[in-house]
Amino acid sequence: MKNELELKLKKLFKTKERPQVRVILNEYGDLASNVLFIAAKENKKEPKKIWDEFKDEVEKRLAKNFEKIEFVNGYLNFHLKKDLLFKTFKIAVKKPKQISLSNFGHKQKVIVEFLSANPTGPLHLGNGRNAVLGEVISRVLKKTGFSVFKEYYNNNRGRQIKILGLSALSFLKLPTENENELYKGKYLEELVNKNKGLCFKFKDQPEYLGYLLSKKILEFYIKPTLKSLGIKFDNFFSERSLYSSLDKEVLQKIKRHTYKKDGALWLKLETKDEVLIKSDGEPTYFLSDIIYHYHKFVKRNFKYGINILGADHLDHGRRLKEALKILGIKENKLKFIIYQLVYVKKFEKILKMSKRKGDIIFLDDLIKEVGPDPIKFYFVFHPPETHLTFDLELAKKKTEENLYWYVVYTGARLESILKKFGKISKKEIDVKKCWEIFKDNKQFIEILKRIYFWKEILIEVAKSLQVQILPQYIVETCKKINNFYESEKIIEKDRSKTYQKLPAIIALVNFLKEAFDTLNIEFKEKV
RNA sequence: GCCCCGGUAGUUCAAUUGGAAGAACGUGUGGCUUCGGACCACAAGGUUGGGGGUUCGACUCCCUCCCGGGGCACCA
Repeated sequence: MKNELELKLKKLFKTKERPQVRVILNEYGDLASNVLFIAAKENKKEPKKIWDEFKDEVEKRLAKNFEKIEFVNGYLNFHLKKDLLFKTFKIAVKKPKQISLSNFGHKQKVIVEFLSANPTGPLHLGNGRNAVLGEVISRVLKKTGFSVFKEYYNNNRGRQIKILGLSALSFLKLPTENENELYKGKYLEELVNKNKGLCFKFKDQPEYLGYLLSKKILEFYIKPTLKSLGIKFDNFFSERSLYSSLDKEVLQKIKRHTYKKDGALWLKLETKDEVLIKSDGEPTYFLSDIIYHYHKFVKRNFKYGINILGADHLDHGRRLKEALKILGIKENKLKFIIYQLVYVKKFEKILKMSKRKGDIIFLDDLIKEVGPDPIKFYFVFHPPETHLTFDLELAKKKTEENLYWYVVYTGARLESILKKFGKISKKEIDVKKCWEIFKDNKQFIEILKRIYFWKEILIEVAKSLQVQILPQYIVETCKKINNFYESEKIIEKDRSKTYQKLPAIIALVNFLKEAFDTLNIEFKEKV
């Protein structure tokens, strides 16, 4: 709707610049456009004059979808026709999945790479933000018509992996190196005790031992946590697998941009040169990442890639793009969502995650304490680029203050009406009758508009990758739903009258289920 | 020192990327013989960190300064 309207307005007003249409849903109207400002500028005329000239033509052309088009303060405000909302209502009752679906993505292949945590220990809080963002963005892209592939890049080689091996050996009191960099912690003790044989067998190959142990960590620590978050990857991509032949192919292609210095192979870049192969002959992570992305875009033909990265990887990401340019991979193929650090607030104390100090908060512990859903909700609620403070006590509260709870409660109380009524046979639902009852109910219409525009909101998120728009929109809609709930009594003494009103409740419940599904949180029938 | 992110109502944050400053919580007032009151309605609350610039229009872009956080490895 938005897209089409923008194009129609551009054509009607003959503007060079593409006008903008925004969903506003406020006292001004449902949609608003700046087309008159643009036309005014391009033709050096007052917006009002232009509107007077074009008014009749525009109204005629757009009469199908809008009952009113208004000129206010230079803006053009559009009011949706009610017929459209009746259609939305029917869909919400009968085919709720369609509330979200659109073909914005044209089935283009997108790879969303996220989490990609080093398999050297359990997931911590920061990883959680990454995982949640990646999952939600994937769901949005799927619903807006992209063909989405979710991938975890498994860094199963290199220095960290060697240190993992060495750390294991040190637990067994075997001679090691790099003493002060070794991993510690209960999980490691557990891991070593369970795999003693393995450790002794490969005590002379710490890197390989680390690799074997990293497999166990992925299997027995990381994957279970992902399962409890309801996140499933399509693939775990092994960094090791890049080094069979692809590495030579890529190195050959970028050869002209490399040079040798101090025994290492460097890649020349605009901002800062990077080492590809260390003087000890080992490839760096940077080289791996170049090969990996070459594989994504050239070998596997993904049209777009989205990577969810912690803020500390920002520079790395930028240089990766530079390197990919050398390989002929266009910059706009790869997008990053960069997120900032996560803090935890417990009562008045703010705990800062710091690996060095050892106050790591494991994701599992947090899930155990507050449950997976509040975490998922709050991690998408805040824009990625802000420092997020997760309020532990708030997430557990059962009051309005806790927006997660408020939203879930809204669904539960609607559901309770359906429960109270008992069995509902789908065939007998009369949407039309219900529409007649509520079509002049202001609150109900407002909610339907929000359901109508849900699709557009998803497209907006797919375009901008600003996931926080979703929970905000859901909270606002829940507010309206509760308002409606309070003002309309659904269950009446006369059962047949109640029956006529039920489709309205079914539509709202279905919408919430669809919205929650997008955020990967559960619709609860009881709180 | 260089680079990145943030600074908006008492608080936590939005503002669909240059378009009408908005939510939620908290506060104040009003509403319960309750389809779940664990709720709802209304109201007050703003010089968008400071200053300058570009623009019909700036929280948004440019310059500069201040405050908070993060990053600057032959680590990943």
